[in-house]
Amino acid sequence: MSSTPAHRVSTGERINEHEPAGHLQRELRSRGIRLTRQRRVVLQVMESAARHMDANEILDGAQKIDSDITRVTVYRTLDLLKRHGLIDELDLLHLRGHRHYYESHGPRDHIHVACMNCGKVREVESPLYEELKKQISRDCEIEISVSRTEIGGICADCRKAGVTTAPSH
Amino acid sequence: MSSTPAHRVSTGERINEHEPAGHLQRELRSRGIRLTRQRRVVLQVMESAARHMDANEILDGAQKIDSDITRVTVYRTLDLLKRHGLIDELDLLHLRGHRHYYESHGPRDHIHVACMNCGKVREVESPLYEELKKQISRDCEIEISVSRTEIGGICADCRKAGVTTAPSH
DNA sequence: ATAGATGCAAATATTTTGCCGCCAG
DNA sequence: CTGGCGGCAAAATATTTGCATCTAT
Repeated sequence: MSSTPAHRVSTGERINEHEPAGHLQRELRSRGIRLTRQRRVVLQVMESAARHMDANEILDGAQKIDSDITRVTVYRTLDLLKRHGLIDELDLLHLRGHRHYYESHGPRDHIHVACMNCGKVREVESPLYEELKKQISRDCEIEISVSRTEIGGICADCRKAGVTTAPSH
Repeated sequence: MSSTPAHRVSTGERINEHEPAGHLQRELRSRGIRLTRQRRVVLQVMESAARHMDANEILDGAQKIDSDITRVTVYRTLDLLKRHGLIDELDLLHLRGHRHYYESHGPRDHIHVACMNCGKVREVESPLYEELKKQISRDCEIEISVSRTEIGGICADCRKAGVTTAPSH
């Protein structure tokens, strides 16, 4: 119908364009939280990530920079960031098993739109989404602090290639 | 502002009012899938659930009916239902750890609104949500087959009781 | 009859914890 | 200096798989 999308779309393999580098580190410092060598590395890995990473991928990335870093530290750092509300934990519709994916969340909330065939994930902002949350907040009398929307389907490219949405038996 | 909510709200401890009993069983039969004694029990447990259950709770419920049923069968049945798109796998914002919750999904899509303090989960339908999905489908050129929205916050009751949304250090 | 299910046991995967020595502030 | 942090090993949880046997159709 209309030719201009009513919302902004940020596409591709998840470039973290929203936040200035070092955002997480600055946040932690401002809260008086100790910045260890290991934490700095983990934060750096997450901030420079080209796509959503799970704990294992974050560990790999961190060890490439500093091979001493252990899995436990990664989990503890993720937990710290979660407790401070600096990152979100996604499961991206369990497209690739049951791991969790992490992303440092910027000021603006976005929807994750994933192709269930090729795995591409787009991040989408929409005024409609903001309106929806307002409506829910009003009608349910809830003070919203987290929201997560994940949408899955088959993207145009995969449809062209003949992929259907039928269940895999 | 307005006094009448623009959407329907189903409240409480998740009574599965949407679907006729035996819905899952009928679906499987219509697809020519073998209905074993164990599967029937698992389906029954899920359909009569008063709230979202994780795999372990489903197992417990099933074993109360037929003590032979094993955990493996539960997982395999859940997997079967997932592959056929008959149930959704939720994590409810990881409010209670990392387990997954399952619900047989009816014809209508709904949003899960959870209080992060008392754990109550409401299921909400909204035309606005349907519109949002249409818009995304259009703008991202994606054929949507799954969608999941989970919203967390503090409900009116808990706010009255003085609960805030501050991070737990 | 037979493709497909289940049970059992064991393998994987993921996340958490206790304890102690170490380092950022 | 010192309380929080990281490393190690092990525990706790959660989910999946190989294989022999059984059963719904």
